[in-house]
Amino acid sequence: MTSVPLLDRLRALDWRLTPQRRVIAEVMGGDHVHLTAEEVLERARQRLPEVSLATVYNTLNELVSMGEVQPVDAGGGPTRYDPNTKDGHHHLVCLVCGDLRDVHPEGLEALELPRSEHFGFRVVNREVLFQGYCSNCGRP
Amino acid sequence: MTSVPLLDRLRALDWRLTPQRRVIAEVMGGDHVHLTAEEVLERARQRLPEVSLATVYNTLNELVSMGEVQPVDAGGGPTRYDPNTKDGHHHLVCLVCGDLRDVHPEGLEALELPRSEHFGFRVVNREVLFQGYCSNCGRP
DNA sequence: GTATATGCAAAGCATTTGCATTAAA
DNA sequence: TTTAATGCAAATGCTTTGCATATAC
Repeated sequence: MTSVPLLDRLRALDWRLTPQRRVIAEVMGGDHVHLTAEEVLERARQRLPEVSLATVYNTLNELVSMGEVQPVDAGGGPTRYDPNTKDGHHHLVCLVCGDLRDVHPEGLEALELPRSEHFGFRVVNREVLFQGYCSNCGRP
Repeated sequence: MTSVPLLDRLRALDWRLTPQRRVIAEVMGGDHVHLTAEEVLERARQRLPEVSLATVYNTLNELVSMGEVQPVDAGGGPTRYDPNTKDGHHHLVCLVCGDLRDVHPEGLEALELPRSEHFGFRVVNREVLFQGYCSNCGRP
């Protein structure tokens, strides 16, 4: 899926590559990653202790602007950041603990917004959010 | 769609009916309402000046717990509250100004999560979010 | 050398909470 | 009379910002 690694794509965008940015990008590499800013900080600091939360937010926001990372707000908690922007990726979230998974629902092609409901919008994206209870959080 | 008005349903739930709660419920009545807590406060105060923001939040949270109102977090801004929980209602949001519309997409029946992607979750809901640019916000 | 990223600490919002007061039932 | 809702103000959690310093290019 991810043909060119994130770091290589960033290098190609003549993006000033600092140690902090490198470790943040490394942490954000890979699939099925849905970290919060705090979690990114924690993991980045394991590799490079001198990283600040402000830099994590700055960097994540830039990656979002570049289209390399997608922010996912699913019910209340802090924003999670998803580096998997290439495939049509949707999400399954636990209503209790916020656990988040990438899913690839079937039948998306058939999902259309009737023209009468465009309200003059230019529609550019569809996101499907499945909600439920994960195996830890049981069945309230 | 809304066969029994919100206020009548609340009365039936032996919910202590204060003037504040009444005006908040009145403000939340009707379709295609997607107000933020601040907007609810503003409108409620037009009818009853002695309403506080804390009470608006308390009351909205209760309405959410009762299943009478649904919170909608669509990209960044403050939570919007949608009293239209009965029909399968989905949303179209403007990526720039946050303008939010109720929509009723076609082909939802065909939208399924493959069993291999349930991850042990009990899936209870699907929400579809269409994103785009409204006629005011043009085409960046 | 110059432009830009960093870290810190402070500020900004949205939301929740503790607690004394008030009011619904 | 009892139990619960209100309002205020302070606290919280997440995120952004201003500014002096450090550093990639």
